[in-house]
Order: sequence, then C-alpha cells, then structure tokens
Amino acid sequence: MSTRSQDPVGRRATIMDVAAAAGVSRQTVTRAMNGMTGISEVTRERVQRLAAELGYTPSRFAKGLVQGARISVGLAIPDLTNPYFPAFASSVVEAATQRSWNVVVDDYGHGTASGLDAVARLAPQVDALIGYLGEHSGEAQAMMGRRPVVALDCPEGGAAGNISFDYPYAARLAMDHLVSDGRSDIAYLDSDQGGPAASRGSATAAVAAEAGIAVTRCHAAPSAKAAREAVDDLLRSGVRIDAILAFNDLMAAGALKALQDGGKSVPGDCAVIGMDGIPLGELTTPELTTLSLDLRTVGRTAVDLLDALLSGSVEARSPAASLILRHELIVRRSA
Amino acid sequence: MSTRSQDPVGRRATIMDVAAAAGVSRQTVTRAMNGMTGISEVTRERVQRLAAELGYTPSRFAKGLVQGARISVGLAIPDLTNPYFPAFASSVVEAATQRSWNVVVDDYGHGTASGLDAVARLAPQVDALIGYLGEHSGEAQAMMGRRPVVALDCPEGGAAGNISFDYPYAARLAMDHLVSDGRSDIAYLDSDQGGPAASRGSATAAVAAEAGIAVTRCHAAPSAKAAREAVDDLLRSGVRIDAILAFNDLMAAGALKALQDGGKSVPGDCAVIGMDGIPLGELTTPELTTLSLDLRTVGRTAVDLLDALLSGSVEARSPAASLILRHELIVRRSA
DNA sequence: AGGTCTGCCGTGAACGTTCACGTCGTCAAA
DNA sequence: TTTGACGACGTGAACGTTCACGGCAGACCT
Repeated sequence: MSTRSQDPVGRRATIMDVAAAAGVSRQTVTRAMNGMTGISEVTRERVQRLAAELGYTPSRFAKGLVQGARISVGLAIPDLTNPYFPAFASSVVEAATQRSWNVVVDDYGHGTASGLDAVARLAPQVDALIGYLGEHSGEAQAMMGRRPVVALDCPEGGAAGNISFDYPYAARLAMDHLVSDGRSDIAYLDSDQGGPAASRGSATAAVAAEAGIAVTRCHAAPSAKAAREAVDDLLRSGVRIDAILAFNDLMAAGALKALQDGGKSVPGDCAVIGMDGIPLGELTTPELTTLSLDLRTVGRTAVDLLDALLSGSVEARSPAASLILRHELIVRRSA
Repeated sequence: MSTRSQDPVGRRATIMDVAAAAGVSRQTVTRAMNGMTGISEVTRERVQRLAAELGYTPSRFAKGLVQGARISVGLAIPDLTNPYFPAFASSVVEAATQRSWNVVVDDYGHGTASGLDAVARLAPQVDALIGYLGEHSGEAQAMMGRRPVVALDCPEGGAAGNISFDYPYAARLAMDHLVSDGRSDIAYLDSDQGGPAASRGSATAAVAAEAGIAVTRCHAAPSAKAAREAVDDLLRSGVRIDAILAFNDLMAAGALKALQDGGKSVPGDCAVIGMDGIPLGELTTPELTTLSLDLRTVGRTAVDLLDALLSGSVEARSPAASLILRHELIVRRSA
C-alpha cells in the first residue's frame, strides 16, 4: 500500500495489523503475545497464529520506550584479533548475560580509528560503556554524559569507574624471578602504542633501575609478527641478552619464535616472560612463563563495578570506583 | 521531584527538561542537538550547554521509533574463548561497522546453554542474526520471524541464508598431502559436540575410505586441553599412528603438545594437520600445517549475504542464499 | 505602502508499544 | 431481583523523539 512496504528491515507488521487481522484490540494482542492473563486460550492461539503468519515482531523501540529499558552496555576494545581481548570480552558477556544485559561490541582496531570513534558509534546505542580507551577515557565519559563508563588500564581516570593494574608490582615479580635465576642482561619488548600502555614499560624500567639492572628497551606493534621481527633485529644487532620481558603474551610468543629461529634455546640461552596469561601461553613450546591476570575476574569486576555505578551504590569517580588489580607470576617453561 | 529520579539508568532528563531550562521548545532543542539549520548560533550553544549540565542524552528508543531504525545485528557464537570465533567475530564487526550497523554479541558457551538461548536473548533486540547455531537454524529463523538469519556451518539450512563449507574438498586436500608424504596410519581427532560439526569427521572418513585408508577416530571437547588428553590416551593405548588430522587448530595444537610430551617428534614421527587457519597456528613449534579458511572473508561474506537478504536483492532460502566456502591447505612445519 | 523573502522559532501529529483503567457480559449467591 | 465477583476484552493516555507544517518578525525590493 504505502511505500514503506519496501522497508529493508522487515518491520512491516505492527500490533495494529495483527489486531485487525484477528478482529481484536491492541491490548488483546499484547496479552496474547506476552503470556499475560485476561485472555481466553482460543483467542490467544488464534492471535499468535495470525502474528506468526504476518511475520509480526514487536518493535523493540516502542517496547523500550514505554517499559523501563533493558540495559545494554557497549564494549569498546581495540582488537578482537589479539587473544587477550576476546578472553576479556567473553567474561564481560558472561557477567552481563547473567544480569540480562546485552552487550554491543565495537572493535576499533581495523581502520585507523581510535577508541573515540568506537565510543561515538556506541554512545547513542547504549546505557553504559566498558572499554579499553587508552588515554581518552575523559572524552569518552563526556560523550556518554551521565551514563557511566568503566575504563580499563587508564590510570589518569577520567571515567566514572576505573580499573587499573599494579604494574610496579608485576614488574617486581618478574624481575625477582629473573634475577634469582641469574639473568642479568634483560630486554624489555614494549608495545609501540604509547598511551597508558607505556606505563608497563616505565614501571619495568623503574623497578630495574632500583635493582641496579640495565634494561634494553625495544618497541614493536603489539602483535606476534611484529615482535618476532623486532627480536630478530635485536639478535642481529649483537646486543647480549639472556632474558626478554614482553609487553604481552602475544609478543612473548613472537619473541620465542625469533629466538628459536636465531638458534637460541629457551630458557637455556634466553628466558622469556610474557604478560596477561592468555591460554595461548600453554600452547607454545616451551610453554610461556607469564605475569598472569585472571581474565574472567577482570571482566566480572568491570561488570560488577558498572552495576554498582548504575545502581548508585558507588559514586562516580569516588575512590571506591577506582580498582587496582594485580598480576600473578605463573612459572612455566620459558623462564 | 517524582520517584523516577531514582532511575538506575541515568536517563532522567528528557528533551522537555532541556527545553524548559532553556526557555525554548522541543524542536529547538532537537535543532540544537542534531546540528540542524534554522537556529541561531547563540541559542544553539546555550541549549547545548544546558543539555550537558542536565546530563541529557536522547532516548535511543524514542529516536529509533520515529526514525527508521539503525540496523543492529545479533551475533551468536558458542565460545569466544576459542580463537576461531573472535577472529570470525572481528571480521563481522568490521563489515558491520562499515555499514553503520552495530553488533550485539552473545556468547552462549559458558552455561549449559545452547545456541537457542542466545537467539532467545537476542531476538527482541536485533533486526537480523548471524550465528553458528548448530542444528538449530530452523528454530532460530522461526524465532526471528521475517527478520533474516544467516547460519554458518549448518548444511540442512533452515535459515534464510546459509554459509557452509566444502568438507569433502578439504578432507581430500589433507588426505592427498598426507598420502603423498607416505603417511598411512591416520587418526582423526574429532570434536565430541556432534551436530553439523560432525560432518567434518564423516567427510574425512568418507574420503579416507575412498582412498582405501583406515582412519582411527577419537573424540574430545573442542579445546586444546581436552585434545591433549585425548591424544595422550591414544598414545598410551599403543595404536600406531603417523598422522593426526584434527577438528580444528586448537585441537591440533593440543595434539602437538601431547605428541611432544610423549616423546614423539613432529612431523618426523607423526604429522599434524589442523583446520581453520587461526593465527595461533603460526606460534606453535613446529608451526601448524592447516586447512585454512580466510576468516576475514567468512565474516564479510556473512555480512554481505545478510545485507542482500535485508535489501531484498536475494530471496530467503533461495539457492543464491546458500553459499559454500572452501578451505585451502597451508603447508607449514607440522606436516 | 505593499509585497516577498528569509531567519528563527513553535505546535500538532506520528512512531508502536504498554499501563491503568473502563465496560460488558455471565454466573452464583443473597 | 439485586448484588457481587470474575472473566474477557476495549479505550485513552503516556513514553520521548522527529517530521511537516505554520507563524512572526525584520530586511529588502518595487
């Protein structure tokens, strides 16, 4: 009839269409569809049958408008391709599902996009946000207005809630382990992303300086491939090293490969320690010693914090909304 | 004032609140917020300032109701923890973002849930669905009504769109490679999930039978750990094998580990071939030979198909809505 | 002066549901 | 017969936006 029958989203049939087809009122259709009382079984079935025939699906917008909205939270992460993030995302989705929230994921890694693009896309669609936002947590919170944002790994903390990591503690853990193993020529294989991530490197440098150990720092994109090439260059440059501390497990795995390619034995000639404790670490040969984070805990913690923020039981930007998590050293084969 | 100031979702302020505060009408606020013309710069800035102060964020429901909805598609996957799925999800998110769609992810792996639970959660929230739904694609399509579903790896094809894989072709690729390498005692390490996934195993068995090769089949959960244990048992059982074909790369990686634990050299004593071609395969030692799928292509294909279905340029359940993708053999070190 | 244009702003209507009522029977008890 | 209760169903209102208008000044032209 009207031009909107061409509507790409098949939301043609409305509740009124069903009501007309069944010869009843809107409200009766509502009663039939939502399992409410106050309707006879025969009518209910007839209405449901008609609804199915017409392909009627209630508008989530109209529903959301009139009822209290079902909460949906945005999840902004830089790169689903890095195993750390899906592991994290998985636990967020799990915790959110338990609360009947749903999760809108935006992976802002592909283009040249930054986290803010993801936030811009997500902001009109969600009631709250969880994300690795780099240094942009302040702007992100501004875009979200009163709706709470939980930022991870962003020590400055412009967001309503902040979850950060105790890098000095982690660095000390690794350093102690390496030193007590007799290692002295340590390289730190850093990510070249800068931003808050750089605090991993500077924490390591500080701890090493404190212990009187010189650390060679080198940089690469946070992927296994880039790390492999960087370590390759490092080896070729002739610098003596007997241990590599990597920005994350993915880079550690790349380092492992480069060392093996270069004829070095691990951990014999050179130890390797990764960071974050992703499952991948158990599949390399040798298996990766790593500063592990319990990723399920991280995701759950983020959702718990968000819940507290939403319910008002924790004040935004208050000390209680700022959590610090610690890594744990898991000693496997590589160091 | 009213009790709804306790609203957990901070959607207190409406457009009317802003209008009242600024002493203007709704429409002027709309003009100010949406960068529309027909408003003076001073008024625009005043309104925007007031809006920010009140923490006003437009209701996505009201907006969606009156404007044509922004499309959001559900993505139902069994397990974000298996690297295959995030790789897939990543490409779906990328392709969807390019179209200004957004993606609601549901990972139905954690509980004892099946894909249908995910669909039930997703159905009221989305305009379309992409998913690994096992054998439930028919029910899923029914739940979604007229809204299109693209099901992956579900040959029966109850969904509007179907993307499946040519397993006989892949099996032949692997078998040829192994046979030409002189392997004759082949084990197929299958997933114990059953469902359409089982077609990988039966295709392999069929191809092997055709070539006159006996294949030992064993089963495990589709995780590296379970595969490792299964292969461990296999080795202990004393069966002679000189090649393992695995259900996926994760299981192949587990098999690798078990072989190494058991003192077997790979590929010397036993070859290993994985399936799907996830990045992890380049990080094991030896690197994994695998039947690779270009995962970015798979995701993009799914979104393209969904787009065609939504726009009506492809008829649901028509032959054009049924795509078959082929694996490609990538020979690395393990076979 | 009369006319038109343009910039700024306001008002009804519509989007598709659900909520809180209201109505109309029918049947049983008083 | 009246009363009350109850089951089945319908009707206005509301949710918060945007769209399509309409109005009202002032500037500018003839």
